[in-house]
Amino acid sequence: MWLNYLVNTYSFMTEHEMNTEQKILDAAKDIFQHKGMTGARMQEIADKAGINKALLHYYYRTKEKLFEKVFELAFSLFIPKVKEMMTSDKPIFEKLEFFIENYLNLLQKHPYIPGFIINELNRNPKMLVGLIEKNIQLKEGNLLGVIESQIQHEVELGIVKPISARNLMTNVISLCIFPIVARPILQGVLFENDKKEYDLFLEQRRAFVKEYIINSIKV
Amino acid sequence: MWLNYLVNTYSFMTEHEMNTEQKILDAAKDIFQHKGMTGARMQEIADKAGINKALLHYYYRTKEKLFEKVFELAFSLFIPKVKEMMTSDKPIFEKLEFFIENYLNLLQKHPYIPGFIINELNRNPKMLVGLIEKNIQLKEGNLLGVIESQIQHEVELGIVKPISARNLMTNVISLCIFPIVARPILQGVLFENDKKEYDLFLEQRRAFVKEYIINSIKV
DNA sequence: TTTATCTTTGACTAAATGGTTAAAACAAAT
DNA sequence: ATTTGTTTTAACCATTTAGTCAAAGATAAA
Repeated sequence: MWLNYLVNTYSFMTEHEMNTEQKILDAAKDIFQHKGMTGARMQEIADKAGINKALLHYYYRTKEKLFEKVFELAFSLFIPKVKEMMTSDKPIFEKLEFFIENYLNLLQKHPYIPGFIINELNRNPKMLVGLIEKNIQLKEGNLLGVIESQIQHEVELGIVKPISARNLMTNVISLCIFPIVARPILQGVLFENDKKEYDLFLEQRRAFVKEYIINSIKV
Repeated sequence: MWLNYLVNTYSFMTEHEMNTEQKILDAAKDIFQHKGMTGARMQEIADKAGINKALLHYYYRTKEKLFEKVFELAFSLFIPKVKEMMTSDKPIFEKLEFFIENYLNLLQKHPYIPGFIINELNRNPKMLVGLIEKNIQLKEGNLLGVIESQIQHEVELGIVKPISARNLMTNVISLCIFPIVARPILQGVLFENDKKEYDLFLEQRRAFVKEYIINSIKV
């Protein structure tokens, strides 16, 4: 199909007429995110995409390159959102509520991505190097700086308790992501492995986490 | 060596006279925890243990069996501690401080284990089935029940704010483990990848987390 | 010293796996 | 219809990898 490059969405296409490149990416995403770089098999990805293994190498010459593409897509879906959501000009409480709400939505839609990112970065931390500046322009609108001075400002107004931006961000992200990433063990230990119960727990935690974070810095 | 089975510690031995089985376990632990089941190579483990690959199969017939052993050791080092530390008969505040203090120590000593456990459980959640009851006798001294009723009791005394035991445990564990598990990304985004700074951050967070958790439930 | 048992090794095998190639199928342009 | 360029496939290759085996070394007992 010589106009593949014009197609950047496929919601209106049926599975069958979806272009090959996209089918490959979808399949690769699925396999890589569940089995990791080392656990994934090119044959399995080809099968899932419904194509020949050779065709995989025709589009993405090596497993490495295909993996990098998938990783980058996952990364750019999750990491820039943090900055994007935290640098609006709402007051800090609203900002936090907005962030938690939206990040939990994102996590619900892509529950395997954070674990995938964490795991692969642990395997090969060098991948991070180019990726951060590519996805977060730290220069203008420095994330930490913005939050830091916003907190300081609202501390002076007597609205929030003092807290370092790094600790605050770490807490928020930990409380949002960890229950998803560590689902198997938490579900096992705290819920006798009852999937439904854990889903309900996560649902109820949405409001809980918001309140918990807000209360912890409300003066 | 016919008295291998008598040796269960080796702190007094030099690397050289350490028995083979232990050398294998140490090497396997290292490789598996850094590369995961699928990324690890039997040859690499053999090399690290300073033995022949065939000897690996002599002691642990398959990669699977060796992995299971390593996983079980890691699991039993981390999971039962939760119960052990939370079921003492201290008041809740002391209990939480004690837990956080000790769990952070454990994490500092074995920073790769939680990521290892989480990742492998994600790959194969079935592993959990036997492991939980083997490591935590849920029957007597039910962990959640104990905490739950302790909270309720202290709520009635007007000492703590009401909170579900599951949410409290999830918060504590998330705040302790996540900054270790997600170290590469947090260090990258929040600390411009400065390792020393991140170590310092973790060090300072020890007191911070304790205070944060306590304050969040102090009435 | 001999014998029996346990430990270790080098050499090997079968299967899996990432990657290649040459040719076929297809689509568009002339 | 022919040509030209692109997409897809079946068959193949080289390497890696878990696992085996027979024989050699070591160790304690007889």
